Parts: sequence; structure tokens; C-alpha cells
Amino acid sequence: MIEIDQIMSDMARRRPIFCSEADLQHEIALELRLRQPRQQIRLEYPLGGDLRGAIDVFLPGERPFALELKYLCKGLVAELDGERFTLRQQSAHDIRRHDVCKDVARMEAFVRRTNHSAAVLVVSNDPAYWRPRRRTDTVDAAFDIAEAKELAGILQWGSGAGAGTTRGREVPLQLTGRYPLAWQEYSNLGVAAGRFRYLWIPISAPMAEAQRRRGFRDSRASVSGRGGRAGLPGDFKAASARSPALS
DNA sequence: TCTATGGACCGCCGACAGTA
DNA sequence: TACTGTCGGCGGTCCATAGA
Repeated sequence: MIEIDQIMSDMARRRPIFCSEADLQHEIALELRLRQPRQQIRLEYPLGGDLRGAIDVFLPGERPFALELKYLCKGLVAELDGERFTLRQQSAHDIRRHDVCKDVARMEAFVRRTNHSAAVLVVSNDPAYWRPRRRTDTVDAAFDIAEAKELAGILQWGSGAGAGTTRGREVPLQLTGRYPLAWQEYSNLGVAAGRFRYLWIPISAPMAEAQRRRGFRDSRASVSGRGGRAGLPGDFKAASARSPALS
């Protein structure tokens, strides 16, 4: 069985830092290919149906899996094995938090339409995203992705949000599942802003969730990865993440 | 071909907290 | 009290893509 924790752990040894979201996307695909050379992998796979946009990493096959990535950067200059990495301060934390929640909502919609499995993976070196907020009355409080928070229900901007912040993001996000958030350690470069963590938000297919509720073994977890089915997309599982519960 | 839209990203500014 | 760094809010640009 492929577990996200193991994938991230292995990838961190090889690539403790990424120069961009596209770099992260490429390395995830490479790591999956290294583990399962026969695994088909698609990048920027169209969502299809009425949904616009594309899936960052899509694993077709018997049990397809969609993965959305977010790389939230804080300003950092680091040299690693002779290679210089310069990450720019992205700022706009409110908008980036909203974007993460929007990805969760998009993946929920995709899962509902296709009954495939999906997840959102956030990688960041900015503690502002995982540390508890000092204030609770911010305009983006509903989109908070800090440690031990939970995404659920209707997520919308606070009443004080300006037009510039909400432009193009006015529609409240409605989640049918509940997503407890647990950040995991990824790497630490030993410099300022050099600590990277990741947030894994699994979104299971409604059928699989229904089966799980009825007492069946989770279809994603039921395959050991041996006996010729190793590496099937549905085996993409987080050891530490809790399954989302449908409300 | 043009226009609208969405996604990704950038940087400025004010408020606030910590520290010398 | 002044300085510095961080955080939050805001408005903007650039580019790719879809649709007219």
C-alpha cells in the first residue's frame, strides 16, 4: 500500500525544498513513477463535465485518484548541494487560504461526479498557515487551515472583507464532508523559513465512505499492494490523516 | 481573433507585538 | 519610546484557456 507519509518522507530526503508549485507537481509525479514504474500519471488533467480547471496530478487506472497541490511559500534563500533556491514571499495569506479551501470544494465536486478518490496536498514553509491565529475575527477566519482546525460546512468571507480580497471569490464554499487538519513535518533546512510542513486532506468517494460506514473495510485500504495490484491509484492513502466523514 | 474568466503571483501599507 | 519584524488587508499584473 502506498502511503502519503512514506512518499513525503522519501521525497524529503531527495527534495527537501521545491522552487515552485510546478516543481512540487513534477517531483510528486516522479516519486510515484519511481515507486510504480507502470503507473500512468497525468499532469494538469482537465476536470471535465461542468467543472472548469484541471487536476494537478491524476492517476488513471482501475481506481483513479486525483491530487490537487498547493505550495505556499515564505521568502527564503537557501543553498542545497550547490543549488541555490530562492522562494519569494507570496503574502496574501487570506487569498491563499481561500484557494486551499476552494481546492477541497473542487475535489469534493469531482469526487461526487466521478466517484473517484481525491486529495489536496498543501506544502508550506510559512508558519502563518499552520500556527493558530492570534485573532479570530479576520475576514478569512472561515478558511483557516491552521493545525487542529477543521474544514466543514459553508465557508465564506467575513463581513469586513474588501472587494479586492473577495473579487472572483464571492461565492461561499460548501463542503459536505468534515476535514480535520493535521500538519506533518516535511523537512528542515536549518535556516530562517527553512522548516517545511505538509497538510494532507483526503477526500474519499461517497460509495467508499458509505461502505466504510456500513462496516465494510475501506476500499482504499483494503488492497495490500501485493498480488499484482500494488500501486493502483486507490491505494494512495495517508497513515496519519483521518478519513473525512460525510455529514 | 477578440474578449472574458480563472489561476498564480506580487508588493504596498497600516496595525500590532516583541524587544532593546 | 523607538525600532523591527510579522501579520492582515488590499489592489494589482501576467498568463493561459474557454467561449463568442
